[in-house]
Amino acid sequence: MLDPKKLRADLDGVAEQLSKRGYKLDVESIQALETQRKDFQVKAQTLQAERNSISKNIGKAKAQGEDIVPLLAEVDTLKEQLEQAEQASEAVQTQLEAILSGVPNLPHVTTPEGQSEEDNVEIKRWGEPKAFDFDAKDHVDLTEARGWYDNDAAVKIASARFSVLKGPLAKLQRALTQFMLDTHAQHGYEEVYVPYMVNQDSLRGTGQLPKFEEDLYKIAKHEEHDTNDRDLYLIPTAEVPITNLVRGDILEQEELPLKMVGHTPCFRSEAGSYGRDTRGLIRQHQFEKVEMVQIVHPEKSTEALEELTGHAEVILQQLGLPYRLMALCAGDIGFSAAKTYDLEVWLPGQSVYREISSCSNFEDFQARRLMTRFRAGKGKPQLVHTVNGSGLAVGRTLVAVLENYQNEDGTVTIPDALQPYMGGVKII
RNA sequence: GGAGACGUGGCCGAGAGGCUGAAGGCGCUCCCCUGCUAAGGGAGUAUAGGGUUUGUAGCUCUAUCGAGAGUUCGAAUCUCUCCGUCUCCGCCA
Repeated sequence: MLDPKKLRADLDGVAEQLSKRGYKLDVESIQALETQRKDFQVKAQTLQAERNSISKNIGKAKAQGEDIVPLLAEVDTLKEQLEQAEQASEAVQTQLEAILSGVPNLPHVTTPEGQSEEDNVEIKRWGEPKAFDFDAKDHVDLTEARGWYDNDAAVKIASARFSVLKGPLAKLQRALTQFMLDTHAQHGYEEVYVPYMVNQDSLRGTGQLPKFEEDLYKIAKHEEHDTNDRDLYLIPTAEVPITNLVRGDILEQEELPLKMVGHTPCFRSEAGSYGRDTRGLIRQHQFEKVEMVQIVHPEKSTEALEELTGHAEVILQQLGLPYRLMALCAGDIGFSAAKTYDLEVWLPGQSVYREISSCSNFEDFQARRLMTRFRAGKGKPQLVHTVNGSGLAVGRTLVAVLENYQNEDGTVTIPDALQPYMGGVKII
């Protein structure tokens, strides 16, 4: 959520910045509602103050055995006005809230201009795509032939866009996860284990709700005996539970930065991507991901994003996977992000760079929704900044390892860094 | 799943319709005192939002005692729903 004060103070400036990401702010509606908000809120609060003061007098008069009937009459005339004013004020604030919660973050000054994916800027490349002296297969051909990947089984037990992995392939995915977690721990991230289902407050905190409900899986409730009025959703990323660990907290400045890493499955409905990436492990309803989250001082978030992105790069480098670093343009960054870097890994099976990590600085956008603040000395609490990124998307890393390390005979060499996690096995 | 107890500020803990944003204690901050240390004395110590304002200063108003709704002129206190914690029994990885 944007700062409502900033919005009031410089509505046109905010609209201007939002237009860079292709978002048209409804300036007229906001202005009109804001005027009403002020009127109604002031009126309601004034009436409340009057009511409170008369009520206090009733108390006093009663204690002294005086006649309270005139006071009761007085407050009675107030009552209706007050109720009306309160309702009006609440209604306007609800409307404003609804608009504001749907407004995306402002792009950071260093976020490149542009409208779509086409305008993203390549920052650097690492590693040379290997030249194969045979026809490189994609990960599906590579693993199906060995009986390690079974799409039909996944469809049978669940549906399309799920997968069943077996044997060395299943183990390789686990090895990748362990390797990533251990590596991030060395960089000072505390490993956390978190729920895979979260409530609406958590999803609002990180910005998935109210706008992107259709991307999420909602848990159906048992009509008969579920009196619980909380709706739970499967997490689309560990960002949600991990970042929400600090929701509502006031941290001490000395505690910052808070660095956490967690591994979870992620669940996405992939609504609106029906025809896309239907083959293999690239786009699944359920996939594994290791996520890094940093809660930082507002002056440190820019460098924290660089650092965290670097931590994601380390994984790719240690695995020897060629990749490129992209700065997403204003039109392509996510709703809550001010700046985003994507890491794209080279996939020989398709001869393309594919997104394998997305690292973003949300500045105070999530913090404001989360009410996560810190206190410097005796000062007032101020909002933290949040930064997070995948380190990495495990399923896609699995694809990348398979395709980049394949041999002509259909075997796959295990990268050196992973061998300890594979029990010393060098080739599968 | 059954039975019972409970949820108050950073923490402990009073309060059981009005004078309570909330006693008291602990902790913390500042000051005084005391060769050092320990002890003692004094003051302060929630958050959010609004109005005013160049201002995140000051002043002022509103809201908040697990959450939400209700009763009432007035709710931490009464009612309802939900969430959570603890104890006992049952079940269970």
